[in-house]
Amino acid sequence: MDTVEIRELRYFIAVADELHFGRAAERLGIAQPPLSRAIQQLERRLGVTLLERNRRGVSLTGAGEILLQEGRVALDATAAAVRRTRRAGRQDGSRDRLVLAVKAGAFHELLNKLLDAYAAEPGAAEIEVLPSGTCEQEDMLRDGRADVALMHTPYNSLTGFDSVALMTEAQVAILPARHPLAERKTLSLNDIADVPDLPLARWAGKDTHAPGPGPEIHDQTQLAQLIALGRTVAVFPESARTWLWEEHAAVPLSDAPPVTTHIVWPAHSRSRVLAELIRTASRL
Amino acid sequence: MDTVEIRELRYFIAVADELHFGRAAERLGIAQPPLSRAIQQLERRLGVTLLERNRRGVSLTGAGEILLQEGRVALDATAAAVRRTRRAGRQDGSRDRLVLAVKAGAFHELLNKLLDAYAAEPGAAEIEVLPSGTCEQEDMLRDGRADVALMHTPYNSLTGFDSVALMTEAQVAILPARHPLAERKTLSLNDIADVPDLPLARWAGKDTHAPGPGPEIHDQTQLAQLIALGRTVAVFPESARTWLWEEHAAVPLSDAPPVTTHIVWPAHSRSRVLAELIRTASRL
DNA sequence: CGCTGTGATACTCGGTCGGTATCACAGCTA
DNA sequence: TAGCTGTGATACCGACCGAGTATCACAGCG
Repeated sequence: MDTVEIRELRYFIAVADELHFGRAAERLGIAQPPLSRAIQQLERRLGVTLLERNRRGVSLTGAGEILLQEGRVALDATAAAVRRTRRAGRQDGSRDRLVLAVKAGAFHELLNKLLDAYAAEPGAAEIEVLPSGTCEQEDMLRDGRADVALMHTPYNSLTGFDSVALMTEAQVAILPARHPLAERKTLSLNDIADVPDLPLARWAGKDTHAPGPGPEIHDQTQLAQLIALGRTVAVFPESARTWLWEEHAAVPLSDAPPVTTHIVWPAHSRSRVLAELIRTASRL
Repeated sequence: MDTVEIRELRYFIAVADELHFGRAAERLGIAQPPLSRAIQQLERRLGVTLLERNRRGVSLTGAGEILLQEGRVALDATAAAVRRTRRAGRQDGSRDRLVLAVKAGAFHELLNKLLDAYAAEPGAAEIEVLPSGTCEQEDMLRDGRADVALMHTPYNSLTGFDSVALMTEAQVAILPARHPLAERKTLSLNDIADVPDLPLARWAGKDTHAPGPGPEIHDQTQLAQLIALGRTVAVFPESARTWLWEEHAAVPLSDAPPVTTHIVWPAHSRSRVLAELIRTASRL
């Protein structure tokens, strides 16, 4: 009577997302009436009205907002429990395995050093490197798809995780080698902000849906190509120089904030394997 | 098929705690057979063996250890979702309310300043101060009994939460005024560690079950009384001077680590009320 | 060799989940 | 204003699942 089942949270979150019972039911793969009843029962159980049913759609009450927020956390936590348990069970007996989430294409050098150094440790576990989309590492840690991640501040937020800073580097502008600005010794963010023929690329993703003029890109190779074609410019940490093409030029940015790379893990983790990886990383 | 219900996690955690189906069932208020079946079904669903049934009790497999750890997190998260939603629903319409967990008896001065300053803010919400046992604040934040807490490092661990440091202070030894050591201008931890007639008190709680010689205490008044009676000595932040009795003496400790007071909240919190309280606190 | 204590199994019953059909109601439109 | 449309709620039913009781299978022990 004083708890709630995951199924109910899943249902509520679907309705809260869609603000429409029919669509939510479809998304959940059930019919609409059972969904209506489940939400009613949830409200009865909590003793709280979660949704305002205005005869034209649905809206969240204050309590509903809270449950949406907190329920998401709970849902992620159970998904993580399931994933990590399955993973631990699969290779029971054999070596441990840790999933390391890394922004696809980034961290080349650091990652190589880290993996080499760790593999040299006695009793090292297997590290599975999982390339992730932009900013997706946070979700992956939260829902158990990954156990540990490499992240960049200030691009990623580290809230809710434990972390150790590994290195800090300045940022550079990466632009087409033939572009006039590529001749400059240094640039400022303003210099590259408003160049008409080089609109800043926008990462496709949930962060900013700001409809800027620049092309929408999904991964780094795509970006590299667009830069090489003289279509856009991008801001990256210095270590991005390792993957530059002939047609690229990197110019230091005088006023871009420095980027710090962190190794990040869920705060409640307690595994020996993870602890050793972190120790190795912080000694690099 | 790829998720798990809270009920199953509750059941598994009970068994993993007790390592005994009968006792676990009793604790859960159900009969033993349904519990056995529920665990079997959970194992089937996860495709993983969680428990090793040796005909004399039960032991956890590696995967079981993981599920115990991660499941606890998930359980806390759903309990928190339920508590916070109920709380938000109760006073719907009236003013918001925030529950602030505070170690019982501590933080007198700071707390007064904070509550006064916050109450003076326009549109201030109601702050319910919830006195908690030693080190219990962390659990309270995790399972939703509280929304925000005041904690002392290094006594409390801040892992998994966001926090802002508010003040740092040195520590003092609090001892009976009539005791010879009370005459000293300063003391070191060694000085008070092995005094035969003043065994260090041990806080009753989960942290250390180390069977020391000192009395086991549950709250601060109890401790104050024991010190006044000349039976024990304790180490406290300087601000503890506010509640000293006539019979107490406070002597600075030269080598005790300084204590920092933080305001701490769950990393995913996003409420306006909380943000304002934090802002007020960090400006004190 | 039986007793004790363990967890698993067999079987039954009741609640609940999910489905289909239908209702009640608001807003629109002809 | 009558009817259509789209919304969520209700009625009813079947199937499954969770919980209970009774019992089994087995190891350890006197």
